[in-house]
Amino acid sequence: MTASLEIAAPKSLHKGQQTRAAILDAALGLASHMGLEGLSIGALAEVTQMSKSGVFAHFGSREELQISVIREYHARFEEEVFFPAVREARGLPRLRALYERWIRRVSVEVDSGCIYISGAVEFDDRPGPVRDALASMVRAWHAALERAIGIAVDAGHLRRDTDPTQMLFELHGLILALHHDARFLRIPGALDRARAGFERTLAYYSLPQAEAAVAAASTAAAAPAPRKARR
Amino acid sequence: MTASLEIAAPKSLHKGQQTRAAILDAALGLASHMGLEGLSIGALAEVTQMSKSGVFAHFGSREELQISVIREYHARFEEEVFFPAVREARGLPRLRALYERWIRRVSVEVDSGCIYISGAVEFDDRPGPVRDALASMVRAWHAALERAIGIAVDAGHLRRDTDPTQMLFELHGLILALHHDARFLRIPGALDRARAGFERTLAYYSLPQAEAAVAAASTAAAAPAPRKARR
DNA sequence: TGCAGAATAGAACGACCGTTCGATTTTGTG
DNA sequence: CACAAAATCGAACGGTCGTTCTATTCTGCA
Repeated sequence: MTASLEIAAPKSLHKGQQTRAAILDAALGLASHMGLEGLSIGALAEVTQMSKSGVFAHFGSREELQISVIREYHARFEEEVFFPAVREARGLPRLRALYERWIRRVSVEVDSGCIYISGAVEFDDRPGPVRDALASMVRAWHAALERAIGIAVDAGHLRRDTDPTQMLFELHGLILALHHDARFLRIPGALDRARAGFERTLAYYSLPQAEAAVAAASTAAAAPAPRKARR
Repeated sequence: MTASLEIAAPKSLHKGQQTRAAILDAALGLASHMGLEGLSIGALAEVTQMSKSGVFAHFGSREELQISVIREYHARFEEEVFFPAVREARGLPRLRALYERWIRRVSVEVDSGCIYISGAVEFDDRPGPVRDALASMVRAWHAALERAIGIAVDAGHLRRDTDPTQMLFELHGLILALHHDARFLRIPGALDRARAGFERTLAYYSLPQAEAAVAAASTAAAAPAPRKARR
């Protein structure tokens, strides 16, 4: 009762900043379930045990609240996925760490449907500052990943002719498929499918170049060509 | 002015069914832009130049309207993607046709963000009949694709040890990445990326089994192993 | 042609939304 | 301790939503 065994909110934060952080935390949980569009100030007030106007005052508009949520999500994403992974050795180990942490974040974490993913769908057709904020952060994350792929190529861990943008496209697809199957269809094995897809993609992009070219040519012809041994 | 050069609505349909179809058509366009949750009866009334209650009477509830939209979307999807493609020769040609029509549907078609994709995100966390309808139709489509992959394996167009479910997972990922990059990020080359990803996936799954195993092993070890020529 | 029944309109409802504003409480500090 | 400033509340507003009900118009068939 006497000693300060509180949650230890930094002394330097004034009351306002503290509650703002608490609201934002609740907002993140709410938005990851209902989407950024489903996030309402009324519901947020109920969760935080405050009045609507009390909540509102911290952000000035719903739009600003949404953007704040996006920024907060981005910060946590960096903290959980990017920063730890980028400490791994350059090349394949780092790429592996990035991907593994990414899929864990998307699937395992209880609270969180990925706001990047749901936001992308919600703001498909809705220009404005919210969409801009979302897009810029998604782009930043993709750029970071693409850089990691490029480094792996330079390090000789992947085929020289690897197109990092293309490989990123494919890895991102695996993440999206994981999110879809695990969260919407509730398919249990989705996480392992995402891992297997990663390994398979990696296998291809580290194939000796000659063999890969042959393989590509064999399908590009679109011909059945059933059971001929090749080369 | 005299001759009946109308849009030629089938005579057998009573007036009610005709307007219902017109409403549904407008609803589909609206839902593909705003999402199933963004679909409002008021907006629909405005587009169709009817009263809210007039629109409402045709469906009885918003939920029923949403389900009707899903069913209509499913029917069109079958008509545009599935039925034409399934007439192609069994195996690889059919699989190619299915995939090509799928990506065209997702990206090129002006009106339509894919309701399967946006709906999956919107109803992640929202149990009920709408989600059930959506999920059952997505599952049906995926099952059809998986069947097509299985046939391609049996026909000897793909490696014998191909796991159709896994391959479907990966192809679906490419579609989702296409939707994301083209519709949200507005990246121009996304369609070609999806095609390239398809070819690359096909290339892998039609690789002679021995080489594929070697390639998989070479990455599974997670070792750098930079420039060794490999068997 | 007339008439039952279907189709549509119009107004009203309660609920929730984001937002505004003035009053009140709480906070940090001189 | 006092007092200015910051934080929070409570009530109200205009708006949109899905839905209901009653009245009116239209349609197709005897």
